[in-house]
Amino acid sequence: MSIIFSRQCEYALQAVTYLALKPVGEKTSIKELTKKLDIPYHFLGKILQDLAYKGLLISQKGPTGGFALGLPARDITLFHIVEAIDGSGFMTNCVLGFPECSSSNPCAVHDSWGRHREGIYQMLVNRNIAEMARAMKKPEYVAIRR
Amino acid sequence: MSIIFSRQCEYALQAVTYLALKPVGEKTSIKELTKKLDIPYHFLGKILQDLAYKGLLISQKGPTGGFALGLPARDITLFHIVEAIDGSGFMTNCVLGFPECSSSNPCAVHDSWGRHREGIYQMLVNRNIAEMARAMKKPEYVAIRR
DNA sequence: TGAGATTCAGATACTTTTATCTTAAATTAT
DNA sequence: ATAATTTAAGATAAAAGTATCTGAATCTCA
Repeated sequence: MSIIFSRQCEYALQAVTYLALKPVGEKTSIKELTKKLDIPYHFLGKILQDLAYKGLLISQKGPTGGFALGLPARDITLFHIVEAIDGSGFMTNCVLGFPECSSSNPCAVHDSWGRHREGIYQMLVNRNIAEMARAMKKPEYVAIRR
Repeated sequence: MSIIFSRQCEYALQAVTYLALKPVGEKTSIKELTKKLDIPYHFLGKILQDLAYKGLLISQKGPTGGFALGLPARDITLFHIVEAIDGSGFMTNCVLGFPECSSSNPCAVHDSWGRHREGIYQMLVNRNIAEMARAMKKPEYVAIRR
């Protein structure tokens, strides 16, 4: 199975986007997130914990506690999330896994992939969570989950 | 960790490229491949078996046996290998994993990713194993392994 | 025909990722 | 204070991916 980002990373992106739909500063519990987004409770807990540790979210315990964005939604890019969870290894390794592939000894798709990779990088850097949330703020978004 | 293709797929691409460096029809044993490419013996065996079953390679048992390309090198594209091992799910799923993302209800990077994905697809379809082999046929290629 | 070399196939083990369980710590409200 | 609710943290389990082991089947060549 080809994938780009880990499942953890996908969950993180979904959760952070959901938080961006909420009024600024409002806390959202794991329970609500896990229910609306259909993500395993404790697994999501660990992911959010991680993002909170890295400053992308803030957390609070107790009743009325939960998670909220640690920065304005428009200051959190997709790349921030991806880098926090998956790292940025996809920016450096040969996409086909050839160990000897490098700019001085390139495989046949080295340059081509370099351009695509850069484009994907720009896509991640130039899109923020506010935009993600806006795109998702549709009837279908809420309707699909239950 | 972000990845594009599975390790199996990377091994497959490397092995098939190596076979393309050989004279047409010459069989190469797993032993040689595993030694030159530093890929686990039995793991590679299963992968090649799989590719042979799917017609991309031919195999022969016994002394002087081994594996060879099942088609002319220039008729085997990267996509043939990727599709055989990893499938083509990356062509259809939302790159960020949003379950409700579709062309009628796109996430904020849906169209952007669509263009990148198409570019990557073209890269895989337009490059064949002969080209891969040519790019790798350099002193460094042999020197790095042992 | 028999020995050796090789792929084939199934079982097993290891590793990483994903998911769950349990208890502790913190916070809120009664 | 106490109870209830929530995150924090560590241990454990399940699943998927990667790797190894063993024996069978097949082929070549002496």
